[in-house]
Amino acid sequence: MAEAERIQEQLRQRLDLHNHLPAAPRLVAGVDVSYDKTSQRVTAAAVVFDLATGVEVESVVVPGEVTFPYVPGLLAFREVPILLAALDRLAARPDLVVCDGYGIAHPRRFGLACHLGVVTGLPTFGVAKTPFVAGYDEPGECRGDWSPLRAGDEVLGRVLRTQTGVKPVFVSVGHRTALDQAASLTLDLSPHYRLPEVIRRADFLSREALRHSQLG
DNA sequence: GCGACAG
DNA sequence: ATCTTGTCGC
Repeated sequence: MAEAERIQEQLRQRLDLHNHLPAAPRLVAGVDVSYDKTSQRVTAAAVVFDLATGVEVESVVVPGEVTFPYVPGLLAFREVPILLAALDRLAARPDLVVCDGYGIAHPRRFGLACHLGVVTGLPTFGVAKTPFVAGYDEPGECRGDWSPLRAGDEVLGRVLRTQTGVKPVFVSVGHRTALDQAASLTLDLSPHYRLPEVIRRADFLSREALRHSQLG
């Protein structure tokens, strides 16, 4: 556990906070993991959308087992292995990977999105559903309204309202991505629901695969 | 010291 | 994450 934190600190030195995203990234991937209630079985899904056409171009689902426990601040050690397996099976090389969780808005500034980004070399950012570290003021009621996620002097992310009258999401950069663009893309990727379509789709596929593997 | 705590 | 029905509202 202390070992994991040490690895985290080490990987963090390879984190690149400069933007390497195309102005209009085309292939955007979304990843998510689903867990079985009574075993260590899990499934991960990776989905790729072509933003130019708005069409889903690829999706893969990978079964596996988790060994690392859930510990707030160490989520990456639980999910990154199987997420890597899923990304490796993707034929396309996405321009960006959107993660379910936090990036830099993390106790040691190295959340899941940072970890996955450093390990793959791909631009990443995280979209989380609940607050973790850092404080914030409630953003306005309308879609697009936002407020900064902050801890002391530093701005760690953005609390973004993706749909009017719906709870906001928490966006933070992972690797090789700028916050402005991450927030802008999150809004673009969420035209109808609170969460980005790629995340919703990955969530659905991983969940469905887990269900099917439990029955059939 | 006591809670709180992404998924 | 996962366990879970109905229900209020557009």
